[in-house]
Amino acid sequence: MNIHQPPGRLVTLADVAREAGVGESTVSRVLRNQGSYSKRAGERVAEAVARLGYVPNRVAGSLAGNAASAGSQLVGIVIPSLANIVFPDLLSGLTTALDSTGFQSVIGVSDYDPDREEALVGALLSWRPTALMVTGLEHNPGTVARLRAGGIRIVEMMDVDGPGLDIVVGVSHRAVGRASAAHLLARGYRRIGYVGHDVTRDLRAGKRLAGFEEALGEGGQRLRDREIMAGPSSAAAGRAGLDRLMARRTDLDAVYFSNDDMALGGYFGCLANGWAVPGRLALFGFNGLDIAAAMPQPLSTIRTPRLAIGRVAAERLAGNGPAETVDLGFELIAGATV
Amino acid sequence: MNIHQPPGRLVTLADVAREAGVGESTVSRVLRNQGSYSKRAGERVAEAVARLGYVPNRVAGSLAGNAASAGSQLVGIVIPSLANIVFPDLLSGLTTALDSTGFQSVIGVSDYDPDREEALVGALLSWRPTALMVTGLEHNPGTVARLRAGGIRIVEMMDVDGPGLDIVVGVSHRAVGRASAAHLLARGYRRIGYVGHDVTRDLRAGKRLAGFEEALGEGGQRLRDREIMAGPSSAAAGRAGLDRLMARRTDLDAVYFSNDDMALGGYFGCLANGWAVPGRLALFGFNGLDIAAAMPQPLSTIRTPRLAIGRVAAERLAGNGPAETVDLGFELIAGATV
DNA sequence: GTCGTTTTTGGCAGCGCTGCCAATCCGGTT
DNA sequence: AACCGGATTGGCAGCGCTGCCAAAAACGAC
Repeated sequence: MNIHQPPGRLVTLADVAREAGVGESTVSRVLRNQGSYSKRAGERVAEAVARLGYVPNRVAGSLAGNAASAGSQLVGIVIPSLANIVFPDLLSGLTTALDSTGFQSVIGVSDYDPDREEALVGALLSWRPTALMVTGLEHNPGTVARLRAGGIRIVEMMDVDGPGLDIVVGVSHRAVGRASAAHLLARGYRRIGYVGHDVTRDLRAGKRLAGFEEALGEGGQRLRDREIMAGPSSAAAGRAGLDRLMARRTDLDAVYFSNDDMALGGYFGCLANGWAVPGRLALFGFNGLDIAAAMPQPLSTIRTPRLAIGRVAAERLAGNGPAETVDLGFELIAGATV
Repeated sequence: MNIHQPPGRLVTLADVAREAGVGESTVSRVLRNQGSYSKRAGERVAEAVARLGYVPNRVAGSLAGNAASAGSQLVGIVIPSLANIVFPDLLSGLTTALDSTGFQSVIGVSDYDPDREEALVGALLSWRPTALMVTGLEHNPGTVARLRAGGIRIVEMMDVDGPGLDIVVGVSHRAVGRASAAHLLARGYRRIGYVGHDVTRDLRAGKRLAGFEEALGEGGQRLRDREIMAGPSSAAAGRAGLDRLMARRTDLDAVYFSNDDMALGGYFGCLANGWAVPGRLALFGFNGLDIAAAMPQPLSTIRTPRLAIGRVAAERLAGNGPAETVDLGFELIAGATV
């Protein structure tokens, strides 16, 4: 059953006007509930719309509407990945807030590739969105140029460690790293290792590690060893990474992971190897995933306000305020693995 | 540093034509690499574009382009949630495949609410997308009416258990449920319980359960007890649900979970309670999440081809083929929890 | 150099809608 | 009955681009 009817011409606003016996402008006013029109006109238009099954064409609408005033009611969003749950969470916060303002999201996934990000920014810009939201503060020169040339609101999300282009909403990953180290040191751990994923792609993980080492240093300690896994973060990578690290250094008493996925894998590894947590080895993650809280021993980690970042970002782009950086902070979850 | 320059008029194709000293049509042909133009014209246009930083306006483009032929190069996607990793996975497959064909995705999240789905379909339709992709086969009458009236390709994803509107790509959840039950029965489990989440919203989970009970019945068995948790699936809900179930029925030897998230929570519960898996209790899930494979004992579950569903769906909508239902099948992962 | 092709090119009419403006209508006044 | 101010209305010019078409240029064979 192919529903492909000869596409024919879809119902247009002019059809509605004819059917309702009013002018096009009146239909337009009624539909957007803007300007003044009589009750009678409103009813006739409503009937005609229902009878004809009219669906407004927003493409035409946003082309006609004063580009400066109305905008296209589209918001472009570029995120690096969908595999890491933090980005769907972020998207969730964004779309929820955006929906209520009548915006639609056009989404691109850059796969952590700056060149793809640049291409996506270009593609999204061609839809003349009201605003463009990107992840992180580090971009290709070309990306920055395009972003600036677009003449629209720009929101950089997730990270506040550095200068932004317009609006920045996120948390300080450096501070996260520092807090993580401080927590481990305070609990008496001294022989600390790190298991992470590809830091050249996930720059924020790199910033956390930098902050972590910085705070270790200030505490008179240093990272004893590190294992960096190629590819994106995953429980499997975390488990494998911990295995490798422990094979080299049996004396570690705590391991900092690049995020909760990795840490979860590490925890599984400990279970499999019979290493008591945190007796033999303490584990610390990042993100505050729901699943990490359901573990027999809740994971010690840092929770980031991902939904809030999305919400705040969505609020800001509607407004007309000045450029601004919003640090939404984070929460250390003591958990039971440290 | 507010980058809001007086929006001014953005560079248009006419500006490029003037700058390059050629006609608008020529610029259009060069940019779309369509029709014939001289090498010289191509170069001059390219230079002008670079000099002016021109970004094509796709809104105007898709309004002008013969609606029937070109379409808007937008694809509307409605998914029920972003919290369950299967949908980001699906989106991943979709956007990857879509990107390579030059389509952009406009995404709406229905939150498992049929009325919201209907509203989103309307909103997305107003962008005159080339195709609309929705989740599942059950929709409001209004949603179906709008979908049909759109005169575009429709893809219903994830589920093939029932009649579709146009193109259907997914797996049979009934068959998944049956296979799960068959597996448990074959391994000798007889006292089987179920822990699930809200089935009135997640209809596919309901279909799996129906198939599961059906196959149990055919095997001369029946579900001994079930615990349905309100709200969406999560590890926490799975753990809590298992606790409640086991408090009522201490004699169960296996539990079927509505999905891997729930099962993972159940596994954590078993660890916490010291119940040997699968000695004391066997666990079976659904989805085949990566994380479930990294557990000390890999979870016994059924892996669905989520990326492939996205890919195949994206391929189909480009084509002009007849209505079609594609069952992508699934893979039973024996794992170590059964 | 001429003529028939083929390639390349520019002009211009829309696509469906909104913003602007002038025309019309309405109710109450004088 | 003529008049007035505000509410309501319709016409129409674009928004930036593409499709169509006819004109111009380039090419090739004679």
